[in-house]
Amino acid sequence: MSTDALIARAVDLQPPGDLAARLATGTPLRVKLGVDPTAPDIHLGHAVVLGKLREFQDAGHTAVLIIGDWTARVGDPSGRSSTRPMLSAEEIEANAETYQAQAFTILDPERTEVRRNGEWFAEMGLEPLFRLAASSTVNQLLRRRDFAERMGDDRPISVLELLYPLMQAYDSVMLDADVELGGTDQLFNLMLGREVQQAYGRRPQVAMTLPILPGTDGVRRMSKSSGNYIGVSEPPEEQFGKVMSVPDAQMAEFYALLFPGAQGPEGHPNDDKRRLGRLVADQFHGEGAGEVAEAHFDRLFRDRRAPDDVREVEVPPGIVHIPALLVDGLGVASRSEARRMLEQGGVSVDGEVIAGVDVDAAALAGRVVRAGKKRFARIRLTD
RNA sequence: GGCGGGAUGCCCGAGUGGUCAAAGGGAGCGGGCUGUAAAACCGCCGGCUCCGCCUACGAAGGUUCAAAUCCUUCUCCCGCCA
Repeated sequence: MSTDALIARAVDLQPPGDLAARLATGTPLRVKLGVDPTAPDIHLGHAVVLGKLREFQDAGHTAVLIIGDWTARVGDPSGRSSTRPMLSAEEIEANAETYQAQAFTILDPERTEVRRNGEWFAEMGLEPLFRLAASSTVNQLLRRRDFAERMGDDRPISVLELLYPLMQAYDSVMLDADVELGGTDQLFNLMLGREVQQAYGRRPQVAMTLPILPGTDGVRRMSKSSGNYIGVSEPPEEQFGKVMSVPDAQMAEFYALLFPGAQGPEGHPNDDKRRLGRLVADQFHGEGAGEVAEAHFDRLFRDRRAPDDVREVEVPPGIVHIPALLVDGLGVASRSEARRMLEQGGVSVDGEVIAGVDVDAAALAGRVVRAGKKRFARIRLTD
């Protein structure tokens, strides 16, 4: 793969030209990407940078995926306006397991070096910590925008948070990274890695940042906590549906960041979106998953019909209390919520809106009850 | 250690004795529209055996016919100073 291709989409590349020089030597580079297992899923936002790592991998370089099990305990303050809570070791461990598995939907497991920074942080004593702490200054750390803003507003910055960028930088020392990838919000951390590497007598890494993918709302960055993400391990139907809900204006961006090799938006936004939805489903669930997901989508939302794999709910003969049925059988949050749906015409039986609270079970037998847009259940009478 | 500020529904945030299940905004949900895009629209938005009842405004207790609002104690958070 050419140098040009490898630096495609990069927003920052520091120092300029350094990567090309290293590539020219023909020696495989150690390319580092760190992910903190702070949330239980990897989503398309991660996929952008994982995809870049895959490119390096395919070009014969060593992909080093570092699971930040210890940095996750601190919590990256990048872009944060307030201190985030520390996660427990158990939560982190559980997340780390799934992260690795999900990362391999993009990376080639055979050629990936997976490391955890607990390898060196778990046993780290004060002396090495002193050395690390001595490699930078508070003044420098506070120059970072989110810290600077908080200083200005008298909002708290914990000492622990201050430690985070240093820990990430130390990872680069331990891994002897030639290149570190990250989102544009990581520039400071990546650059600090260079300084710290230098303090340890290592050759400073190249810092490469990639654009941040917006979420399904098209506004905020994609993240689990914003609830605007598309997870790589979500069912294909879910992925397709979520892609369809992304604002038109973001299509070009999604194509460019997620499928740089594919044809970009070219026609009606609806068609472009469908194609993107298929690409996503195919990528994570195998060829053909996209078409199935699209058919499912059309059936449900375009044709407003029940999916063919509706689950069954058993109901004894007699009077059926609909709110109870919706809660127990269709997953509606509460009976009050169910009553509201009923009052507002959100409940139907075989497509016919019903409003009654109590209904004879015989009238429901074998039919499909629908609550809202996406909750269905076929009713079966028990004897 | 001293001084001060604050804890309200999923989130932000009004509310200083009754008309408060608690303004407003956001999120969310239902409907309509549609290309489940966006925007605008109508309705809902604590729970329940739902024209009524129950539980709620950090916790516990108290005053009162009546408290998110007053008093007491407690817990937690935050800022400034040391």
